[in-house]
Amino acid sequence: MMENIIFRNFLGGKGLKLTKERTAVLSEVYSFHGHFEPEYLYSRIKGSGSKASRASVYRTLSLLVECGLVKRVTRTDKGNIYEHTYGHSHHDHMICDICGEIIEFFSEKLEKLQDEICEKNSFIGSSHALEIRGRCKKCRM
Amino acid sequence: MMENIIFRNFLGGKGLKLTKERTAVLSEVYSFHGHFEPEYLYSRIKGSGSKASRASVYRTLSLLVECGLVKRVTRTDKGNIYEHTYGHSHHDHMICDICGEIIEFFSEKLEKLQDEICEKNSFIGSSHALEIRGRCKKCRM
DNA sequence: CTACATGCAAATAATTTGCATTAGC
DNA sequence: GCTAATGCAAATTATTTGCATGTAG
Repeated sequence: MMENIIFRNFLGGKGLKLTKERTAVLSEVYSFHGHFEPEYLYSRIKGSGSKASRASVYRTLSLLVECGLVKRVTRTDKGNIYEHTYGHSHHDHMICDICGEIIEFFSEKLEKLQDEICEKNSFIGSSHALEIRGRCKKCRM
Repeated sequence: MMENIIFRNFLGGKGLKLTKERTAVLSEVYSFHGHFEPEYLYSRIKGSGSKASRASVYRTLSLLVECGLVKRVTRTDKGNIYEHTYGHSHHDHMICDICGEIIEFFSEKLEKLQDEICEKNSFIGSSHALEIRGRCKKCRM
């Protein structure tokens, strides 16, 4: 579990502690593949026998985003949606307006395009997120 | 003001009414060029001598998004950021992580890329939003 | 006239925070 | 042991909603 080492180092470097709760959140985040909301993560943790309060889930999630192990995918009207990143290569998302399904894709051309666009605007791009909205295969009608 | 006509038609078609408050919100939205938060819009309306409660600002904003006269640009931790769209061609955004500045850009290549990607995934894309994050010219260091 | 819209204040709901207690290092 | 982390419940904050009253068509 490379992610545990990454997290430990990150915390250590800032004088923070690797607690049971933080470990529980991290391992739960990496126990499945897909997108999640904080509340869903919280319920999985409770169901898994570990313990961590909602507050700790939120606090830990912030740390995980800060150290790059988790990424905020998008924000719905309800709240944030996250995904873990380690072992995941960079990708973007298509979101179905009908059923809400989130489909991942990767485009080499898009990566190059970002560099081009940044150069043209004297901007130093560090990351990008392309979100395409529409109808997925199932909801095509 | 084409946008007034568009809004009037939209409302009429749904049996809704064009009230003073809705007119005030629309004209305030179109009175300046740039991105805004609901609260900022509300304060501008109050300052301009028109009247519309915060509730009406929110309610009207939803209608304007629904009829396409306003678009939600992004969502910060605080809340939504909007922009008006009429007379504005489609574009995407670069957001500076340091100062928060939002820079607009347009890329023909990106438009084509969306179609390509959708085709490849049997997705019917209706819109996209590319958000590039990094450092703007001023904050480049 | 008769829906529909308004303003207000109360309700929501996700996230954050203060604080007394517990636990890494 | 010292400092940071936890759980809880209360606080925050953007947005929504119920309701009595006002108004556009």
